[in-house]
Amino acid sequence: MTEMQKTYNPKDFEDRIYADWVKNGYFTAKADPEKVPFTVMMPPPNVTGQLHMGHAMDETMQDTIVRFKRMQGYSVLWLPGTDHASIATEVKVTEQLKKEGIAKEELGREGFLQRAWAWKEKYGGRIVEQLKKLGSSCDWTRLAFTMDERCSNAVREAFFRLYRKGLIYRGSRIINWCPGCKTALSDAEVEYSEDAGHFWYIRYPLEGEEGFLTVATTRPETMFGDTAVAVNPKDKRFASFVGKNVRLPLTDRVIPVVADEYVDPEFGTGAVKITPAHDPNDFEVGMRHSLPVIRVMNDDGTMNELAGKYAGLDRYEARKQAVSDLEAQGLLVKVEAHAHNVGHCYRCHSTVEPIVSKQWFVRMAPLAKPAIDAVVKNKTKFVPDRFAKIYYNWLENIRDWCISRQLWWGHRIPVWYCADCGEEICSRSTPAVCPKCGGAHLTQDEDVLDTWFSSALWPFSTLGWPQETEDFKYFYPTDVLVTGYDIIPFWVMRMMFSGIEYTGKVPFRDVLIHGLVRDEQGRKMSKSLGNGIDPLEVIEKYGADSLRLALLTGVAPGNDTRYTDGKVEASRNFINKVWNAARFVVMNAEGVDVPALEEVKLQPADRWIIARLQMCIREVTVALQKYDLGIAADKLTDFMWNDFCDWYIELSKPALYGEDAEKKRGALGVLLFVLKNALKLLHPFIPFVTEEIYGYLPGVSGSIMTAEYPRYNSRLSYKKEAKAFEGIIDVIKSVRAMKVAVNCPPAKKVHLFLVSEAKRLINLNKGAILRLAGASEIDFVESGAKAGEKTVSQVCEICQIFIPLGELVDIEEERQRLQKELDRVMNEIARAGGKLANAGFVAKAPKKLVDDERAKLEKFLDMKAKLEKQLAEL
RNA sequence: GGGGGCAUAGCUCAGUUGGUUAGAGCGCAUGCUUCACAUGCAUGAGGUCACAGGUUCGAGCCCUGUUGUCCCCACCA
Repeated sequence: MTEMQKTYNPKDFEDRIYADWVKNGYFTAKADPEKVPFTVMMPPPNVTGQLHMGHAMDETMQDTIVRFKRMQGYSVLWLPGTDHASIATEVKVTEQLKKEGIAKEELGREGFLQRAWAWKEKYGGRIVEQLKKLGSSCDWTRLAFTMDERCSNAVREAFFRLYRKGLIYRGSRIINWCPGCKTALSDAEVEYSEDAGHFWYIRYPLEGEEGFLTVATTRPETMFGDTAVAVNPKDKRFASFVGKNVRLPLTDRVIPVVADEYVDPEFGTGAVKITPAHDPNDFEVGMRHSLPVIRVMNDDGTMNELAGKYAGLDRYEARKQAVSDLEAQGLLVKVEAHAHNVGHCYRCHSTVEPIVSKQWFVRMAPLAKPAIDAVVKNKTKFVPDRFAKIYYNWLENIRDWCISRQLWWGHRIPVWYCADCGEEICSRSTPAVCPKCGGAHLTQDEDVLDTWFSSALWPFSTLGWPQETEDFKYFYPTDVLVTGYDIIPFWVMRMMFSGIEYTGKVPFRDVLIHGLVRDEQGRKMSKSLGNGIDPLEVIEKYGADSLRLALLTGVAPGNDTRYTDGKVEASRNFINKVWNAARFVVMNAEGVDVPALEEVKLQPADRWIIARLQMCIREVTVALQKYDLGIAADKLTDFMWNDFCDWYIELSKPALYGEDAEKKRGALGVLLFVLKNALKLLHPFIPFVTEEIYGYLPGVSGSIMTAEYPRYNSRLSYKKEAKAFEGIIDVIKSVRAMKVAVNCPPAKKVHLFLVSEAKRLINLNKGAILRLAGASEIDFVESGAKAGEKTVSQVCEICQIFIPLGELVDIEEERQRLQKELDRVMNEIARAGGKLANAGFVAKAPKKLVDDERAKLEKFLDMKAKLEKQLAEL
């Protein structure tokens, strides 16, 4: 065994340790009937994506939970995978082709798919490798991909079932159309942002008589699709127009004036052009009034032949020309600047056009209801639960889900059309002939499915559903889903209704929601801002453990967090502390036969640290069970740094450096026991360094990953003794503070005179007090007067301390110091006294609280008396 | 228009079902090259818990309102 380096250096071991874990199969899940399963499905990153801070936090949270559960003895499956990300990947591949001067249409579907698969092969491994750098303990033998055979089967099965139930239908409806990607988008895939636009006021002349109606529009180019002008039925200004016709400018068409509640008389001119093919509201109005639907735009955003002479022009060019023509004809009344929200494609950011189009839809109402109920009935719990509200809000207002995409990369819709009889055939496998007419001329629907259709099946498609595989039976439903709140409407919700619909069970018991990782200034990390920080660079510089811990400390579930280098540095410093504490133990244990804890004759300080450890075990376990990772990390660092390093290691030194071999062995026994347990508690958070240190510990074999998680042991909680020892700590701290107060050099050993009822306790811990407080000797006296004239004094819980410090002591300053302390005590007496004087408190508060308050009051009264005496003696 | 978050120390944030003297990290001040660690040790300063009411024996926490701020959804053509 090599010696531990003076400084923690993660590069020496992180990669090596990860390789060992994989080699030993520690991540591989087994359907072990002796154990309880614990399943987590990794939210699959885009196959061509790169690891960013959001992933890093998401993965760290999952890994921490999963390692905790594995050590607790669960049969853990953390299933990793990637998402084909239909539209995102297709956009990237198309861009790449463009750079090569190739249009995707030239390649054709098959050629394009070949390129896309090649792309996937090239970049699909990248994110997987990056996940490994973080220490993710997921089961790589079960690595899934949304377009692999398993998941694809599940997709066809799911589609088939919904189709047969009539929950999938094809129809012409207004959808969001991206002219850039030339595909339909779901509502969730459209991002709105406020754009500076204009309001054009256009005059529509009455047919066959004088007069006109002025309409206002932000998209004049859609006017070629107008099939009516609408006014509010209660609007007296326009009552006489209803039922008449107007002439549609720039065309030879005549359209009716209709009355509809939808129109807001206060807004614009109070008269609205109705374009059912290009506006969702207009579509509804059109339905109510049986208006024709005239689509005037092509898929690429150019105008079609129904736009007359504007045909072939891009939508914005057509707008420009139409406006100028209207102006020439004197029909343009005015133009106003108008800021309004415009939808953009979430992938290519083109302005989305609402367009009427024939698409496939999932009927949502029947699916949403059970998904809502499941959360209402607590079958699935959101953590924190406020996110349930967001979930409800979405599902209660949901519209049918447009699932067809005019793309090539994705799951092709399993529907065929018979050229002979026109039959529409939905099938799990490619049909050879038409089941209706027997014709062999079948063509498959050209469209692919929304990428979220397959991710919605992730919790069970990855386990082999619809087959009743061993994995599916054992590991489904999953236990917890860990994901960001931004993905609830896209994914969480869809997994919920899908799981319930297809498997009859909720896909996960808990949904742990986390926030976004923001930059130092609180801005969202984004590509366009260029403020993203690459986790891999951070790992390169500080190690994965430091990054992991930094991402979890001070984070509350559901809240956004900021990434700062400072946090990572703080984590690195802590880990270095752990490293050195271990190094201290290991070095001192060299050549020593370290006893097991049971064989050690425990000293008070030993009992104290063991008790603290028990407390820590309990708190950390409880916090982790509630997914309070930030609290757990906080409790742990506090225990490790303050209790173990700053106090116990120092307390152990007299024994370690003393002559008594038995005492030395005993101290080492306790040091090793506590360290070992602390490392186990720390392991889920900082897996690499704890594994590395574990290997250095004497008498330890195997991986810490497979060690049993520490359990709270009430026999080792030593409540009374630990409490008593706190008194010793109080004495040490007081002496230190007293020395500082009079500028006594820390190295100067002082003579302590103590007035105390707890002589036995103090004598037992004399060595500790002398060393840690920097004292030369302790004398018990009846009163402070015995210590001499020039003394500093202090009242502690277990004693009064007097230190003769001669010339260092300024009597007046000392008086002020004691007076300040007395004031503080008086305040406490007033507070506690006031509480106890309150009849309501004494009558209604829990007895323990009242008793505690009485004890406190007594304590402070005692301190008061002592302080007053000391002041008088000065 | 609908929904939600946040407001606690100079900064970044924790604060469990309401119950010790409201905490941490960073920063700041002072002093320490003590043989695990200066990526460290010791000591300390720093808070009317946004504001106004209310419930309660008791409120940072629960309720109502106000202000400020951020986000999501819908969206007036």
